[in-house]
Amino acid sequence: MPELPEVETVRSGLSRFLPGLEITAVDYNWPKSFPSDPVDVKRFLIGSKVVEVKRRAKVLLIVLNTGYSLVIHLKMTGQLVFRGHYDRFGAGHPTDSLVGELPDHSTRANFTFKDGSQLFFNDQRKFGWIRLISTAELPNVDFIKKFGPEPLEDTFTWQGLRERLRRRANTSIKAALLDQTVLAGIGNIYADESLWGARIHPATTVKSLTDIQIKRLFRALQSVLTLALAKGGSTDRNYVDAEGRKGSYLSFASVFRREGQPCPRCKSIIQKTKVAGRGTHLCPYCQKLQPDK
DNA sequence: CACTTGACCTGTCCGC
DNA sequence: TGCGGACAGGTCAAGT
Repeated sequence: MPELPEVETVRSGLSRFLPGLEITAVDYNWPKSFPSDPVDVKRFLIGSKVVEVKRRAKVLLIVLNTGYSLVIHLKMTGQLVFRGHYDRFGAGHPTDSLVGELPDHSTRANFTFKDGSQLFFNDQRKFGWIRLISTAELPNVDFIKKFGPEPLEDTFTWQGLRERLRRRANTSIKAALLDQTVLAGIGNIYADESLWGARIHPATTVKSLTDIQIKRLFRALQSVLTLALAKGGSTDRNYVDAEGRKGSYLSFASVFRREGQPCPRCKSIIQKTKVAGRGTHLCPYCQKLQPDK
């Protein structure tokens, strides 16, 4: 579930706490979550300090002062929760934290810092991962190189979206939006919400979209992602921010997880179907399926 | 190459 | 109450 707004919320939280902290211990109990090949990551990390925390698409980058970065993908159920001297950071221990005592049964890795604070990587379903990669090599790493543009950057335009979509002309617009090489950071929640905003049926073939529809989709993507960022992302089950708190976007969602409820625009009943192999929410009146072009 | 499907996992929910 | 199966959704490998 962590998509662009969730990962960005975690990033901004971590960037308040981590820079300057020195790693004194590293533990992990699920090797696939933290592949230690080709280096002994524990030995490699101890003594290094955090410089900054960045994000690209749904990937977090914790840049260290050793020339290496911790590259983290939360996949569906990953969490990164910081526990430490909240008074020093002026945060106060959140009373609305979803997460209890740490580590818990879903903790796959944790990092201890010199001042006693800790960063926990929790991941119920074990799909997420942490890798140690040379910071200078990051731009050349295959999966990072292939990411499409960041939808909230100023340089991204509706014509840019149209150009990126050309590579997936014969698939559904929903599958294209979920393709990280087309556009970075969109997942199931914001794909459904944006397509509702643009009044486009998710199964519409990309090549049959008009320029007007692509413009509407571009604006919908930006407004949906911006609102989601402002609300700290979406918490359906697992997602929490760096302090263990939920995001509240879903109470503003128009269609996602709202099957059986009235469409906010036309009051038709929201339906749930399957498109591109994913659960898909739509309004059958606002989002009529148009014939292929 | 373009596109779709299945696998990776665990926890929850639904029907019998 | 127990149990099997479907489902949840990000990504990649494998298949068409």
